[in-house]
Amino acid sequence: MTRPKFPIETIRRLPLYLRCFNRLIVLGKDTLTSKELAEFLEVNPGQIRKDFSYFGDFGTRGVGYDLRELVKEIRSILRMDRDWNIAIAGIGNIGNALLDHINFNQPGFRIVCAFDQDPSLVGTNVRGVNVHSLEEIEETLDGQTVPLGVLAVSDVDAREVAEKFVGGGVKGIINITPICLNMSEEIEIVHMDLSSELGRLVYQLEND
Amino acid sequence: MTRPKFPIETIRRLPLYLRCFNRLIVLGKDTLTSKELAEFLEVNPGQIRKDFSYFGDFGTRGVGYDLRELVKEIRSILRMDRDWNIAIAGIGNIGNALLDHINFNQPGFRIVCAFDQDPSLVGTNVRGVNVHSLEEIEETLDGQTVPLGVLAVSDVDAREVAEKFVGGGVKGIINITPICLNMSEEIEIVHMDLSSELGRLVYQLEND
DNA sequence: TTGTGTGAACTGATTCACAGCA
DNA sequence: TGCTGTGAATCAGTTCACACAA
Repeated sequence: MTRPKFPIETIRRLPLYLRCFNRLIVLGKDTLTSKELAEFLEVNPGQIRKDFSYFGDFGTRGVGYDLRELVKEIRSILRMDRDWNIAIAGIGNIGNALLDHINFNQPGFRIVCAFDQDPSLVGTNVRGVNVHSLEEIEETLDGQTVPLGVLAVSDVDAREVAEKFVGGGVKGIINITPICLNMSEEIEIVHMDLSSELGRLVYQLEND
Repeated sequence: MTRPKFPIETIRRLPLYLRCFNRLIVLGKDTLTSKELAEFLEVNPGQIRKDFSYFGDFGTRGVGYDLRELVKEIRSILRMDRDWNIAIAGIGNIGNALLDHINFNQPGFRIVCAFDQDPSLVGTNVRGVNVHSLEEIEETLDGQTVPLGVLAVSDVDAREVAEKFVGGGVKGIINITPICLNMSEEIEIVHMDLSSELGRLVYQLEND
């Protein structure tokens, strides 16, 4: 890796910036100042400049940033210059919603296979994606390159399915279950937990 | 507020702890050491002790923490000693999944009304919850106490619906759309954005 | 002993203020 | 003059190490 390390919080903001840029480009805008973007996103303009400064010198003093250059740079930092295959396990309510959302609203990411424990789903095709049984995870993933997995199975299956993902070559997991996975060091886990967020929201309401 | 302010990151961990405790209590466990919990959740035992120390003196040196006392305390900090009514807007794929998940797997939280723009859904009842049109948000919420809203509508409607939530008395919003809301100061927003998490995951994979 | 409770050191992120370039 | 780029100051969270209670 020749590129310098960015703060992880900066990385998490980049997709938000990107979406904003794309909308502005469509509207015919070419350049953008940190102040403008800060107003859109309700953040501190200094933070925006600091974030962009990690890229190198992209701005022009007195003018602002070139939108198209920013887009190009961010896409390259986020490795959106290639396609990312994703496996999903659990296509109940949430799994289905995510399958749909990722394949139709997340350019650069593509769910290529799905797994579920329900025998009536196995063998079917859900919006272009074949559904296999949970037992077939490793053999199905074995031939292809699928570095990402979305874990949306029931609580009891979570740990076992996560292990199978790893056995099939998955390196990073989006964990939608409420279970805390403890996997080996080299597997990256992102835990999206609604109860954490509800808890935080209520606490913030009650404590100004 | 007489209680001291807790770090927000501690608050976000409490629901995770709570779930762990409840499972252990069912298994017949009465006390727990910071080391044991740290192994379950793969975190630093010092962090657990620090988190618990904000509560006051709950542990017994040489023994550990009383599980039931911890549960009681955390439930009180998270204000789970009362019920939290929630409104949801947008009951497409994701909205439906969340409605289900909250009403059947999130004790203490209850979705009491739903809103959607699709006329064929308005007037129906989805798993016990009546669906109204987006225009009816304010009048529907007006009579009842609904401090929380889940925003799962399409991008174009996001801002307008958020404003209607606020008009109906909502104080905190879980924003599932990719749109950055900029609301007035006193409204709390939690933005759950899949693309941020996918971006972060990919970056972590590619940068060790 | 054992495991809590906590000040002190550290690490990371945000904010600020201003020098410097177009 | 306007807006970037950035060091310095601040703030928040985590880790460490150890005193001390059961």
